[in-house]
Amino acid sequence: MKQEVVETIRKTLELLNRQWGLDSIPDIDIEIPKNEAMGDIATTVAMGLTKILKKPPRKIAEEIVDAIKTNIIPPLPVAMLRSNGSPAPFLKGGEGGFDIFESIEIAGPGFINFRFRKEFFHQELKKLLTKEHSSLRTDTGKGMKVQVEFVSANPTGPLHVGHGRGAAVGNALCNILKAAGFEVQKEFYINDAGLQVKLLGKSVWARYLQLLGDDIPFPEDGYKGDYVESIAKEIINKKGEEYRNKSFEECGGFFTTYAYKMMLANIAKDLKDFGITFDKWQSEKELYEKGHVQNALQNLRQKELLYEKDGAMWFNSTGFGDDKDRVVIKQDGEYTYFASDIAYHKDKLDRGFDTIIDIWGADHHGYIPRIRSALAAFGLPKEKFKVILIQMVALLRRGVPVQMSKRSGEFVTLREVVDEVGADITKFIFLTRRADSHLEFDIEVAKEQSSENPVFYVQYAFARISSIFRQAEERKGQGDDEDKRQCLALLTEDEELLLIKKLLQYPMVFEGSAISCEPHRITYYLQELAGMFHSYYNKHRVISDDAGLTDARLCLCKAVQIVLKEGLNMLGVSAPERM
RNA sequence: GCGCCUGUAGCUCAGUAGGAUAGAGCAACUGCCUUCUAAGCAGUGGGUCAGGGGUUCGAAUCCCUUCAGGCGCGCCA
Repeated sequence: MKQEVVETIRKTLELLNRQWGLDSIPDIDIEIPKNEAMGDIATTVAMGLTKILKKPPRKIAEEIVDAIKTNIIPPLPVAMLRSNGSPAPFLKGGEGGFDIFESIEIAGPGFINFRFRKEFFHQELKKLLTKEHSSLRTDTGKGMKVQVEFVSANPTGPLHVGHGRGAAVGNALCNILKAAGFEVQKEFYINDAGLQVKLLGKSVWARYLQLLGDDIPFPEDGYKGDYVESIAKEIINKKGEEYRNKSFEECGGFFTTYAYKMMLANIAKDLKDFGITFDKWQSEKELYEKGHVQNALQNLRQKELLYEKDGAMWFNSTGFGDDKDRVVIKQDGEYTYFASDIAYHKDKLDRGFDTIIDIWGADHHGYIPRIRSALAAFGLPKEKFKVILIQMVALLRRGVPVQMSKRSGEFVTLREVVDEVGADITKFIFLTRRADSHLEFDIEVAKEQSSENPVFYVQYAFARISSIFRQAEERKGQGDDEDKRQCLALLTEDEELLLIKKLLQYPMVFEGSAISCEPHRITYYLQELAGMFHSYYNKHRVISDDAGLTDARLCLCKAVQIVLKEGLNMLGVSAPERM
């Protein structure tokens, strides 16, 4: 739908440019008019040209529309036109050679509004039914390699709902990018080298001794969650009192490794049960072991971007837009967290990704400039690194905030929410907002199978259609799909054309969602589409005595189902046949 | 103090790379189930897009500023 208009405009502009003499033709912006009365699709290209051409926008729009119209008719044979030096007729987009536009009008300050003929909608609907998802996806990525790193929670405790939101967004984004022709790698970065995992190990060690009856103090700022005790108990079961009379220096390695691996396995399971898997789990520790951290710093040193000051090693990040330089090796000789992050992001580049997307909690936003400067130092253009910030989730229960405090160990885990509410609902709700927008998540409301719950609204539309098909089959054996599609011309009700139009808008929504890395656009679209279907369903009967019309309407239902399922798949949410 | 994000209907939020008369859901009110799933539909009301300047054919959107809220500003991770 978009393509036809863009092509028409582009060719027309090329033609007109013989008079205008511009160096290049501007980008052609296409939009769906807010108001149905304004047409099916519109372009603002005339307004955009006012500055360049120094003419009023409506005047330019007139020139464009005149040029389009004079080139529609007469439909001379292509060869004749070409020998004439004129462009081939470009509005015969219909497969039978019909004009695809019903009308082309100028409106407002200089919009050009296009209205398609019914035949065009029927033809496009048929394509959708035949090609299914290949007609819904755009090749935006063209095989570009993109890496998306998300969740990357410290393996020092269970995932909380905030991680869940990041997981849902990251997962959906990856689905979308893959469908949009990107080669995507989903990655989880494991902070298994720092002080935090060591502190976890120490916490488990202390609980272990306490459980065995030793009166030893719990580490300051240690992890106090119940899971720490569970791990300690498990160690007692497996190893008994083997480590009872040893200092943490002696057996800390065991406790630390055991504990974080345990937590990591938990995290992986939580994510799996949430319906999310990763292509790669990258260990920070491994970066050290393979010498990547040392190498990355060496690389910076060769570029003369490191310097020594106050007994520490600094990276000249201000040279790349950071507001202060950052320490990479501390006075005590230890690497900073930033050092391994530099190595990690360099490693991503070395692995050949064209674009790197990091999904972080919004509280890490201050970290962006330094990572950006590190990547810039290694030669990655600014626009190839993108950070998506995930805002906090405010968890509520019947409107009352549920407090989350990792310190006390009394925080609500992703698992608790998923177990109580369900994975589909949780994911969908996480995807109903822009990532960087605050999100209220009311557990009780989410659990209610009510109209307050948008996920049911969308799934219900899908299930309803499935039900219609079950009914249709019971009534009588229908012809095959190809036969039914012959009847599409019978779809002439306003609601039917609106629905088809909405279906044909999906690729634009999808493309926008991929380019902007905003999965929620699909969520909104699905709610709108489901709404239009419910409305149609209530006004018109699909199955009737009119066999042809029934077939046509079944086709329309099928198409709605295809798009609903495609969209839900992108979000990682299931499309149930029954509800 | 500096930086980033946010401020849109009573509530929760969209607003598609500056576009037309700013939208949806919820809440409130009124109707619709002996026919394909009422987890649904139809209808009604609801706005100083936080305030003020500016940029231009045109601003919720871009710039400046004020106010309010959130989050960052370690040789922590």
